[in-house]
Amino acid sequence: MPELPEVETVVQGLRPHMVGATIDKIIIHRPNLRYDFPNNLNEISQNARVTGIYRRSKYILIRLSTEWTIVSHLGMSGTYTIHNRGTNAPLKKHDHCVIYLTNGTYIAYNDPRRFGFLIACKTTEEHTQKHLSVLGVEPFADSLNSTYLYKAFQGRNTPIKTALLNQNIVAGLGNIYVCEALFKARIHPQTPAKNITKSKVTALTEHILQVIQDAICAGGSSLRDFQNTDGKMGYFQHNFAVYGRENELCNTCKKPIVRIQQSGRSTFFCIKCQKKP
DNA sequence: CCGCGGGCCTGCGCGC
DNA sequence: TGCGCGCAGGCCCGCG
Repeated sequence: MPELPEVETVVQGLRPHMVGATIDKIIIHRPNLRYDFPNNLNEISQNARVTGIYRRSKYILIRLSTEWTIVSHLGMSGTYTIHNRGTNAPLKKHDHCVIYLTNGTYIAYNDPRRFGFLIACKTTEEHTQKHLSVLGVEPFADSLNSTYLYKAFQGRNTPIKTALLNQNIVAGLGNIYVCEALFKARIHPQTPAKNITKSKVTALTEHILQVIQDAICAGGSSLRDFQNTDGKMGYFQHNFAVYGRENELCNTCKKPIVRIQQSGRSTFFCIKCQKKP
């Protein structure tokens, strides 16, 4: 699933079903995903009330009345789906973990590739938690501004595409929205980060926010179907400007979109609209 | 500290 | 129809 907009959509879908509810039990169907499930998972969650569900970058934080937080990541293929006991089909292949609420609702975590995970930490220790402590600024935070980004790029020789995928700089961007934001800001993805001009950084800052906001709106529009979705929701219904459009024509200049590899990942861009500086 | 490449997994779509 | 290949939205780790 997961870049920030999709995780945000999942969080918004889980909230009305889970916040305020009490967990009956959590059943796991294998010892681990990317990491082992916590040993104390049931100890911290049994009869616990869900006090809130939050997103930080691409992580889902489920806070419990026991002062523990479940930290979950969807990896590449993780999905949460909501069901009602008795009315829904039995578990599906790759439903590795199921959260049963006392009100009869249960939430299944499904993840074919198992790059996702579900771990736990004390709520007071969220900001020292290994994954969360190193994250950069959220795209929605005031602190993501051109001054911050420009400074972060200084001294970095790495291509701007790679820098934007670095979660320690901006948290939550993934391959799709990085490609899209670079296109909108008309920046060549191979440009060394330190060479991006201040005015380009300003444009990039705006387009990052816009691309993320648009995607959340699109995801939100399919929220009403959340209970019945396979978790993919409207993800592939987005009309991307460049992502996944190799050899198709750029909407702006009608040149074919190009695909290259950067750090082992595909980058899509328009050689005419995104010129090297 | 920085930057790269490999590894973790399954499933899908494509060409032969 | 079946098979092998390349590809997929992420992240961690180890190396130079």
